[in-house]
Amino acid sequence: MTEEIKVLIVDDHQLIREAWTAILQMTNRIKVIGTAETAEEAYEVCSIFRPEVVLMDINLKNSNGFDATEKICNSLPKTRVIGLSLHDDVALVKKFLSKGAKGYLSKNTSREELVAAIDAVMNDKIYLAADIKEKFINQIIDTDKPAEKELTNKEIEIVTLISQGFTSKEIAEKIFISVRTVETHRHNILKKLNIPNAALLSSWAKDKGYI
Amino acid sequence: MTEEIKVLIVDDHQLIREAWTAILQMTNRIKVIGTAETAEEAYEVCSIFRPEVVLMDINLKNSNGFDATEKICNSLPKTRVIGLSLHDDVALVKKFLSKGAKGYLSKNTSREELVAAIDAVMNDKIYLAADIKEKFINQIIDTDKPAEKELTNKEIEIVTLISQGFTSKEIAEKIFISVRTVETHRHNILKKLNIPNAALLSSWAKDKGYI
DNA sequence: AATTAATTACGTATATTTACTTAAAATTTA
DNA sequence: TAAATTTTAAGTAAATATACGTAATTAATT
Repeated sequence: MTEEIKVLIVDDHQLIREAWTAILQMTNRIKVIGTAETAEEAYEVCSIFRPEVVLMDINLKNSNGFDATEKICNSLPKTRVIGLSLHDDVALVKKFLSKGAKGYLSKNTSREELVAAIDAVMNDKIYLAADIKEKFINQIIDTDKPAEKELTNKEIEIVTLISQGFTSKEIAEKIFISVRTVETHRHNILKKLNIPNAALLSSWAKDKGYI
Repeated sequence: MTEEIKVLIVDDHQLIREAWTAILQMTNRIKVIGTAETAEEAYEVCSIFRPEVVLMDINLKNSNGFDATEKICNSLPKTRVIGLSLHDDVALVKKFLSKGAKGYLSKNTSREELVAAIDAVMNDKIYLAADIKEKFINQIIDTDKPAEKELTNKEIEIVTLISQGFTSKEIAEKIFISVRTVETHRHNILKKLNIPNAALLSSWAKDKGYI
């Protein structure tokens, strides 16, 4: 007889946590051992209860799913983390996987697929949602549009600040670099992302979970 | 014996629809008669199946929960619409209620509260989530910060375009008004919302469901 | 040790945004 | 119809952002 699969749910909205729990409990062999709101809480619950699978949302209070995923995967390599987000974006998925996640689902996936994903990672496979897989393939085929370049850490830091409404001058003062450096980053960011101005940048950052 | 309360769930994410359905079905006297992805679909299902309560998310594909709510409430006044969003924002709630909604819940609410809200609107009461109520009260008490002014329709139109990365010049050409007029609107918008620049504006617009 | 990538920074130029005022025309509301 | 609000638009200035090019310093990787 197979044992129950122990699952932890990480999301900062109570209703979402309860809802995920409800649909997972419909499958008998899956047992939701707990839920967590924050990255720290997620890590603590993991180290105590050792779930086999963690369902991790990208947007968390005071933190994000990336850092939480990294910490859990590094410290507890037996734990399989599955990313779960509203944003079905290739770059986002890559980042999640690079942090050690074993799967990624968009919120367009069905309950069946959620269970299938858990089963897959339990068998040490990587699971990507069907629509995500398709996007991956499209990006490879689509040689006209080059793959969206990854931002560096500094660039992400600056994107976050721009998106919060700070000017280059304010950012320069805040992180102790020259205004000209901030402007250079600004320019490189827009170029990399192929975005015309900071207005679009901010909603981009929101989509990616940076703010 | 009381009859089952017929509920329709409107959200553009399959997993969310299934999850809401799962937690509502846990209460026997509630019956989820269907789900809808878009505003049009929501209206159609309503006119055919006449649910007593509609749970309406704010972000819908190609549309938004406001328009759907307005249409349903005007055509089918017996239907009670409850708004449900990630964004627990006073202005947002007011707008929802002004469209005819009978309740509003943030995704921080619990399953119990969701059921309580449905019961309340069935008894022709207005139901607001506890945290939303508190924010309403705080806004009344807080005389230092004046209530966030409502944007006019034209202003919202322009906010949407700015947030999509269009410059004032491009917007002017697009909607056939002078660049100076766009600039005036731009200035008035930032002033009304007390926001320093367009970068922050765009994430504001995203929060409010305008883009 | 050598190469590559990231971070830093400046020059020059143009375009756009932001700030604030004033005000006429159009529309809505009382 | 009168009053209030919204939409329209211009003047004047200062501040910021965008577009490219160049390049030194530091950090990471092979």
